[in-house]
Amino acid sequence: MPAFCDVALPVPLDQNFTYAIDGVVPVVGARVLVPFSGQRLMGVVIRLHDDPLPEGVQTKPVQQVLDSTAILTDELMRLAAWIAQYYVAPLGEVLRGMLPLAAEVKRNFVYRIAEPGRKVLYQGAEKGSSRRSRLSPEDQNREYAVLNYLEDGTTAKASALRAATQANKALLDGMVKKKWLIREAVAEERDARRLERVAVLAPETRLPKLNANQTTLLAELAAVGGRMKVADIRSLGIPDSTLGTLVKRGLVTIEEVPEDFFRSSTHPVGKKHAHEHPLNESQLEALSSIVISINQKGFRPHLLFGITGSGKTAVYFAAMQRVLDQGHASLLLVPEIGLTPAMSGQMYAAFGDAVALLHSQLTPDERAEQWHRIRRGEARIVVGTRSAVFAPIVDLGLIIVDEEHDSSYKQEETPRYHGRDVAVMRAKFLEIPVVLGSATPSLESWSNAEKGRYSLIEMRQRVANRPIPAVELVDMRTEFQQTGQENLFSRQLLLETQATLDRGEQAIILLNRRGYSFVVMCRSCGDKIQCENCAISMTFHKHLNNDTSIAEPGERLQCHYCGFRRNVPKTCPTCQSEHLYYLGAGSQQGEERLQELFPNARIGRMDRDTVRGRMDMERLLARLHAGEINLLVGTQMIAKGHDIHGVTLVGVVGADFALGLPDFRAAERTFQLLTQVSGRAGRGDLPGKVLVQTYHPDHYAIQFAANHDYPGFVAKELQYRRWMHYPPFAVLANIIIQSPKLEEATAWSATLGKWFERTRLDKIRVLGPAAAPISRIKRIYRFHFVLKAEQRNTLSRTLRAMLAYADTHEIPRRSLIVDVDAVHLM
DNA sequence: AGCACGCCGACT
DNA sequence: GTCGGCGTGCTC
Repeated sequence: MPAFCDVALPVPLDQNFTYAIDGVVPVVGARVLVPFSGQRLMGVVIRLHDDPLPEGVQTKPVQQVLDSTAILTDELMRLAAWIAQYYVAPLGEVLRGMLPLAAEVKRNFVYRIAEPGRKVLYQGAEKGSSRRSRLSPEDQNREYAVLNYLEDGTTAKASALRAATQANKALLDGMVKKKWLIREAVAEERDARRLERVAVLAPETRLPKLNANQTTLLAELAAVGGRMKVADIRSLGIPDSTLGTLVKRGLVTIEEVPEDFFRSSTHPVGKKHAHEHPLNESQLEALSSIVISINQKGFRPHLLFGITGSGKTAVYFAAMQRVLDQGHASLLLVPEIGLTPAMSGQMYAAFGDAVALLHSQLTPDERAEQWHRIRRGEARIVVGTRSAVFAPIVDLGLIIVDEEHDSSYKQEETPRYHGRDVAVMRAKFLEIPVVLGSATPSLESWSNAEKGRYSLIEMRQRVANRPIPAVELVDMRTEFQQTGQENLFSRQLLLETQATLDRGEQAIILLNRRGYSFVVMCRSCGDKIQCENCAISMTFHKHLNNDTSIAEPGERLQCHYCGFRRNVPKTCPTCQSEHLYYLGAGSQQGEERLQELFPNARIGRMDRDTVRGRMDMERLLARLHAGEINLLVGTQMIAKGHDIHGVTLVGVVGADFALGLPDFRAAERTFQLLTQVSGRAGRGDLPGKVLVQTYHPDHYAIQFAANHDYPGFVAKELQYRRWMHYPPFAVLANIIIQSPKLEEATAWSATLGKWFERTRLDKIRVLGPAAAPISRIKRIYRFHFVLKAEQRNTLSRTLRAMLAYADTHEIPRRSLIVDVDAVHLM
């Protein structure tokens, strides 16, 4: 029996902790509860050993072993180790992100009466009233009620106490302060309740002499196939001791298995076919390339480059069906917004109960239920967003990443992994094929395909031979010259919208900013109204009676970073001038303008203010499908994968403003957005048209997007990236130094800056220190470095060395954010 | 990240 | 004199 186990804990420390084992020996990959700095934490066992302890280390014992088997398989443990290494993240934090069961361990506090409390209780009111209390008589009575309740020395949860005594949290805390009560943290293990004990009949045993109860029990067990829940045995009226005796004699063993979860309503299987059309030639070709890989086994990454409307989803379904037929499971990753009801509907229609959906809006219980279903091997088709890449799928045979370029695959908190890249790694470890699909592949993936690391599959044909929508550019500079005014919508867009509506067709207009106006500026001093907490202009949200937005009444200026809201001031906060004016139209203003221009149109708006949950999205899409809406305005949300057949016109307003941002991916993002939104047009029987209003009609991102020329765009963009040593020609990390104190943030940045200079890193380019593009968020000042390296391992080594240096120079680890392969450099 | 410990101002 | 603010340091 090993004496120690190393445990990875969810703390931002780059180390594991050794605990003594007294009692149950956990297995590697099991969760344990351990004492840690006055807390109880859940961690994952990563090693069992008898190594001598390093000097000065005193172990504490493991408090509870939560799993009898590894909750994380070797495969997932290996993946975790890779993520920790690659993204320079503590293993414990990686593991926490992989387990949905964090929610099952509820941190709870229990209260127990302490000696001073007992005194107060027994010596009556004198002592209580002699200490002049600020408490009301009611509260004092409640305090006594609490003491009474706990008098017998038991512990009680806050919820129980509150229910029994009407004491509130503050009152209880006050009592703890007075030392009347002791508050103890317990990691209450909900999963423990979920593990149920099952009695299993030992095979082939010669039956010794048995008493009546024992005989009955064994007969009952045999009758139900040799397995029965211990709880059920009790209900047979057989005493517990009988079971105990049989276990002692080796006739029965006890297993702990997860309790059966409540199963979600079942879904009809195969009622309707998943795809409406038989696969066309290019779909069949794509499918056959994937199927060849499936049959050959082994790690085979594919980049499926299929134009919008080419029917990639149908190919995914067919490939997953093939894998399922061979008895293996599939994983389909989709972007955050991609898991639409339509998509889930198709999934259930095609695969019925074999499907498990994992997305961010599941409740913890639902998530745990799905997770256990998957782990038991019941779910063979797993569909989910980013973190679903960690689903404990049994016998996984294929991974597909839909819209692989989508930035929602990047986690923007520790561990800052990229779901697509983890997916590729997982496929590599499992030696199975992986398919990355997109109409606008990321430059990283494209370049991997060019280098031959990924095999490229192309689909250049739309389903049902629908034409690619024609894209027309509207030069807003000449529009201004001709009309003499700055209009949100060009004359042409208005004309064509009218014509589209007149024909009874639908139009959508992309206006990629939320709110009404995104800048409120003072004419006198030129200042823009900024958030108090962030270095960001506040967005004006108009409050209308019939508005569907969630803006609070009266508080019309919003910060989109921290959520801070305030009223619109009458005068400029800086110079008191009354000449405030509103710049830059967002989707809310777009909606209002369109309503004025097209009073008869049935207008809908889709943005974060009108779509908060999946249900909102579902409702909006349903109205669109039903034709209740014939003109939809919205942010980039409208560009993502929706398949609305009546849309024949797509207008793009101000999508090119991103080109002016200091972001090396600006062109790529703009190209992707234009291409994706253009793809919404002409998905039905009628051809579509796209009108792009732009101030940069000659920009290559706009030009190539208008010509549907992805290869042309990448060629040009790759050239620029190569020149500038940006990904995919360099590996990149963004390092953010943050502190609520400006002096600290600057001092630490300078310290690190000097270190970078002094160490004269070979083959690493260091940009910075510089104020981060958003120099303050939620009152925290931010500076950053951008590191560019040719080699991955040079970069990791440097990052680790930097963290070690920061550690010895009193820069707290939490003040440093290391973002490997950063997607946003904000 | 939490949490305990410890050292200084406000209120009884 | 106590309470309670949060700076500091540590966690097997």
